[in-house]
Amino acid sequence: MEEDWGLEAIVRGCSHDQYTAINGLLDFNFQDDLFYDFPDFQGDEISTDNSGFVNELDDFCKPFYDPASQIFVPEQTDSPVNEVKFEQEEIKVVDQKEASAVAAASPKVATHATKYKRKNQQKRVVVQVTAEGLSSDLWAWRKYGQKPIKGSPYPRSYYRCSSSKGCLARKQVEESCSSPGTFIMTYSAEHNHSQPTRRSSLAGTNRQKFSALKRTSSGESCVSSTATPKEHSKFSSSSTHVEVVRALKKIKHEKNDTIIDDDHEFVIPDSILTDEFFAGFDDDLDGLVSNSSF
DNA sequence: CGTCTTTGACCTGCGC
DNA sequence: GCGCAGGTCAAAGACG
Ligand SMILES: [Zn+2]
Repeated sequence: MEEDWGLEAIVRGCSHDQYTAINGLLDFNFQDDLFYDFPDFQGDEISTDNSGFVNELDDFCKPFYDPASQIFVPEQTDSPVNEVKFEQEEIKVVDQKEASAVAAASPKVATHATKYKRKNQQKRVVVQVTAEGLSSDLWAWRKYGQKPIKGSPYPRSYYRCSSSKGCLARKQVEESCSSPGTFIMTYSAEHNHSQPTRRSSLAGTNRQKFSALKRTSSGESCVSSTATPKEHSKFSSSSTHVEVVRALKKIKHEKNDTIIDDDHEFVIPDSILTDEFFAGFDDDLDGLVSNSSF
């Protein structure tokens, strides 16, 4: 079943890889499991109706949601990726615009403070975004780990919120193996503080370090053809979000010539690289980006 | 000097 | 009980 990699195949591929885990997460008992760690929500916010949370999330997203601009939302009816399930549970697959909304709203899911709690016990919001969706996440994240994932050529990066010490918000970023340039962001826990607290320091944000030096590493079996896992695209999950924005800006400058990445692994549609697009995060990131030396 | 990424080791849950 | 795989920690080094 490695043929016909159309849009459906993308979904199929994802379901084969990442989404198997996601589907596994759907097997829990919503009330028992979600609220087990989150007594705050046992009250009025969501009662026994587990659609409460999703509806709330939808409300958050609605103002930002623009169906016309969806880049990737699995719609296949006979696909193993059943978005009805996603609707029913706390896991949603959304486009990058929703992603920023989700990120801004911070998913109403939480994990326990206990050190190692995972698998079925973690409640997450899964967001599928493109590079700009990635960079539109204005929270300050600090990377604390990266692991190669079985079945995917791309590593998964683990971020936690660096704005507030006690903030439990975390996210995982993983490039979709079947559609390079698309990232799967998995949010868990919510921020316990208010928004974009501008990053206090940029120190240590723009680096490459070992990435090009060490390990040709874990080329795995993600059937697909693209991208050997070394430092795939400029927007690889091992880049900081600031770096992503920088790269986008740089490409914007160069787009008179070509916007094709050196590694020809990720191409930004010209329509995306508009001033309007960059204006979106100019407020918060321009200072970080343009004041930095390229 | 403070913050960040990188990276290997460690811990834990889960399936067999 | 064992081994695998995912998730986290913490030391080291880089950057502004
Ligand atoms: Zn936070």
